[in-house]
Amino acid sequence: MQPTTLLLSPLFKMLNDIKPISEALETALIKNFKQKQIKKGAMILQEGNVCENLWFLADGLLRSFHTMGNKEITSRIMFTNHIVISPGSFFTQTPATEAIEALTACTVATLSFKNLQQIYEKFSEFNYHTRLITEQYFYKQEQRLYMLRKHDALSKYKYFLEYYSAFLQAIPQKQVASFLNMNPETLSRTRSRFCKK
Amino acid sequence: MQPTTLLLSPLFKMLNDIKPISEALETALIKNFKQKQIKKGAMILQEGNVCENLWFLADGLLRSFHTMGNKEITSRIMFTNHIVISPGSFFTQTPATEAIEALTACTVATLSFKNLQQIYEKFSEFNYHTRLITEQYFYKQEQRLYMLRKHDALSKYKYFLEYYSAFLQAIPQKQVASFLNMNPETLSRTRSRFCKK
DNA sequence: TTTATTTATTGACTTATGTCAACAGAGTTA
DNA sequence: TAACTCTGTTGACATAAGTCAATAAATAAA
Repeated sequence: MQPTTLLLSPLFKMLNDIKPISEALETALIKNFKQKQIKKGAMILQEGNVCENLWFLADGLLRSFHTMGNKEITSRIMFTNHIVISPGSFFTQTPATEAIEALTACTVATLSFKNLQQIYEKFSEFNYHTRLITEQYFYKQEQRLYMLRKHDALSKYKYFLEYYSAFLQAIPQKQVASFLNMNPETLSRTRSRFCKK
Repeated sequence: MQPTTLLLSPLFKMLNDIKPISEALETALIKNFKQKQIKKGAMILQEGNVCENLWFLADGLLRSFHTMGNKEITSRIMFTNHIVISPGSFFTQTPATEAIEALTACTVATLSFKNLQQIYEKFSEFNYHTRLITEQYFYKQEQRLYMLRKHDALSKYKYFLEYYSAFLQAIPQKQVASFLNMNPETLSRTRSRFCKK
């Protein structure tokens, strides 16, 4: 196996689990995905730029955020084996309202919007896979939306512990706080109260 | 034109705008969609039931909500010419964590999950259309998520006025309040403060 | 290593929103 | 019409979270 193939094998597993893909499609994907190393702290997408690439995150942690006044609000935290885009910007090829930053050093495979469209044209059956994947991301996001509703600081922190605890150390607390829609001070107090119990 | 055809014409316009659909597919859709009248206040989906249908809302207003303790939280408000499902439940055919209720009398065309799958099998090109539609709903939901973050009562109310003002009279304020993640009392006060300015 | 910056913790205080309760209108039913 | 129910408004008060500021701890830079 070539390096990129190895990198993409979890992606192919995901695709084949949906419905086995042809060798030709696999080859086309391998050919069009480009491997990249991202340094910790680097921005793979800037607010205002068009999200021209889709990233398959083979290893590492990313976060998306947007600025609100002078504060940064973390909107998503994305981890290994996830497909990463800025949805509004990628789908419509218009400027993004959010930025994407590497929380750790990352290994990614990128696929440009343009090349993806070419793959769709050649392999129309690929629409089936991506429809199902988009559906998945759609309803998972819906669940995350519930978390933000009507929960006090403690419940939100518990939610975070449940789903993101593995990454707790890699993510600065101020970013966790903005992800949970609270101030860093509030998160700090919530944590200390939580531990004393 | 038959009644159902007329009802579905905005849907066909949406589909044809994405990419013209074949007559055979159009016929299959017309055949499988069933027209229905929904009375105001009726529940088209109950919490705990599987969302077995997709609804094309030809006329009227729907809301989805889930119960939290003894309160109802409105999660979405859906209006004419929208495709309505409970995403997590419909896509995975598992019990819904939310209910869907008619805010006004509605005219809908329903398509069952089972029949939709048959259409996908016969017309694989339909995956292209629904992929794009799912993408659209995905990033629109993302935008709504921003609204819930870091906004005070007034900004949220202004957001509502901007996007939903046409339906303001049709939606009870207590449901607007829960949609904006605030108490009815807070919304009432916000409105009166807003008007005095 | 030392110095400088950023991040996290803790305290004192403010404020927006939630809670509880009383009342007023609108709509429904008898 | 009157009685009832539900929704919305307003007031008094409680409380969770935000704000500002002072340290402390952790990172990064020199």
